[in-house]
Amino acid sequence: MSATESEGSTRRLNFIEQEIEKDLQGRFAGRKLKTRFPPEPNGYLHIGHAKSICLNFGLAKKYGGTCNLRFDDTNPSKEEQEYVDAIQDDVRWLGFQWDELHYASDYFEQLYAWAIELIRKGLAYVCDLTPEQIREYRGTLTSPGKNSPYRDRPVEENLDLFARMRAGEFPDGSRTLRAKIDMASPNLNLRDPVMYRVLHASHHRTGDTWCIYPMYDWAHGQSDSIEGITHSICTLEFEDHRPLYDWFCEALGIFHPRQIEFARLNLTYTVMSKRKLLQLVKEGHVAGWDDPRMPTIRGLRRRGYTPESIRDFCERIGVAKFNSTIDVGVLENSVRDHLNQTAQRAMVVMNPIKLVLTNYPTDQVEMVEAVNNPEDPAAGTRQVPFSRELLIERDDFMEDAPRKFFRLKPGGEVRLRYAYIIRCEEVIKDPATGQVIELRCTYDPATRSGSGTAQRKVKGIIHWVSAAHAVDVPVRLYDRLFQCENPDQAPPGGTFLDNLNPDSLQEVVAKAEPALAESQPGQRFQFERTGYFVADEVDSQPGRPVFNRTVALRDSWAKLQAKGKVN
RNA sequence: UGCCCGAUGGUGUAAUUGGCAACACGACGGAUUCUGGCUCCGUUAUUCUAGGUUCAAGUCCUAGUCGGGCAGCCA
Repeated sequence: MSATESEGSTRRLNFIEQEIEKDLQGRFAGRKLKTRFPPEPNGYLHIGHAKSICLNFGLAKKYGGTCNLRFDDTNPSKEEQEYVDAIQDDVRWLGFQWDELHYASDYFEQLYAWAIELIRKGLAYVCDLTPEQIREYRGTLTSPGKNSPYRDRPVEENLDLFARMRAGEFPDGSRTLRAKIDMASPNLNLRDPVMYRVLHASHHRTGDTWCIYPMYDWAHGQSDSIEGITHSICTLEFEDHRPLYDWFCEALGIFHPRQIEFARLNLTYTVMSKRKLLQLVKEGHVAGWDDPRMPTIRGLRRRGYTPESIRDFCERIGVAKFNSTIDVGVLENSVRDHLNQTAQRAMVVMNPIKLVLTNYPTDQVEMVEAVNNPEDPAAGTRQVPFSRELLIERDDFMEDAPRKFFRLKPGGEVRLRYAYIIRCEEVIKDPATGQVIELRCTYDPATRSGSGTAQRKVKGIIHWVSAAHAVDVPVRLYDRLFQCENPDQAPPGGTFLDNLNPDSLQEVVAKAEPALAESQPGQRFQFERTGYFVADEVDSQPGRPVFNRTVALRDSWAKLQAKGKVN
């Protein structure tokens, strides 16, 4: 019985799952599936890594296997402990627990011993060519390379030289250990690839014990093998490396995991390369790696995304070998979906306009009952203060309203959510500017929500806060960081930075119902009719939360307006 | 003018491995609604091209077109 059947899942298998099911019957019969997530600790994880994480951990879970976390720390000049810590934190936050935690650097001694073995077998040699010469000897995409003059060094000489490389006798870049494969191979990776380079650099874990470091190709597959990884899942650009991956395992006669490649994630309105993300941070275009506009896990987290929504997103986009670009709207829909079910509702006015109920008793305050989450009855209700002077959204009033504008207009009626139906009687303007500064309305006492006499229907329902009771809350209205679908498509002579959206952050001080002052950092809300927000975990103070907009609600009115179909 | 990989509605992903091209999202239309949210119903639209094999081709073969990757002592 396959794992799919045992889960009772009817979902069809992606191409990796198909191969895994075959392998579990065939070349890996009797073994359990074992995968790994192998980040290089030289940057923060982003949504693209999340796809890989969900894939690797998800596969392990689905087939009753395990998944390791392994840091691919073979290049001490770029890697730091700070990233190691952050990566572990992000993987856990996403909701995954690795079986074993490893570092490629833990295998340096074993790798060294295996290198000697290959030298003894005549399959590796010490090369004295300079980096420039190696490039020349490698040939080009269309022409074969030529053998290094050091290729046929005697085994004993290689052994001696390699030992002295390790002993620190040679300067950086002066010598390499190379695999002896085929300088005429159409696959450049097989043209005697470098296995070790001399690098007198201090490593974040091994310190100064090594001055030679293994290259990716030499370290990765061997690490997989040591850990007994059955399926080494990586991105498409390593496809050309697979023959080398296989060659090393065969040459050594060690356990031979299977490498399978899939297409990395691309998102519209987003850049994903570590280099560009680093540039955004370093040049101050964003406030840091955890800026809510960044596609990093930390950024998304601070933006208010939930681990569930990110996992759901990764599930929805699927896995294939086709190089696709996912509409960022799919990601946004995933959070909306999850937050709709889980986020508590609140009424918050972003851009207030004063509204006075002329027939409401001057000093009266009454509490109205509001539903915390219509999708979740267990979330209960809360009391919200209502009084004569209110604040409503400026956008919810229009003096010359088109036919399909269901909100407040002169002489028109709307319901104040959870309260009364009101009628707009008078519009007060600033005589100097002509700007509307106050709306004078009357309310119908018979229409209180839940009163049983509240049956009268009006089309428009708007949110509000009581002016005297409202609390000020700073709100950051985030939008997409880039203003065009493909930020890498820069104008002539420009860079991706020219595509930055100047309005990706708008800060306002909103008026909120009083209970919101008590929200805890990290707590998520739906501000009714506006969007989903989270109390910022960094900048919120006790009693004074700061909110980040995760994503706006879908807005079919805005859509109508955009299409000019409002009349 | 090398090698490897890929191409299915607007966007993604499937297709019992040669047997009626489907699912999700979007878009559009409608219903419902004390959130112009959610939900529900409906509509739309797909196999890169040309040959070939076959009773039957998205799937196999041949040629082509287009796209991606590869010439770090990066991963």
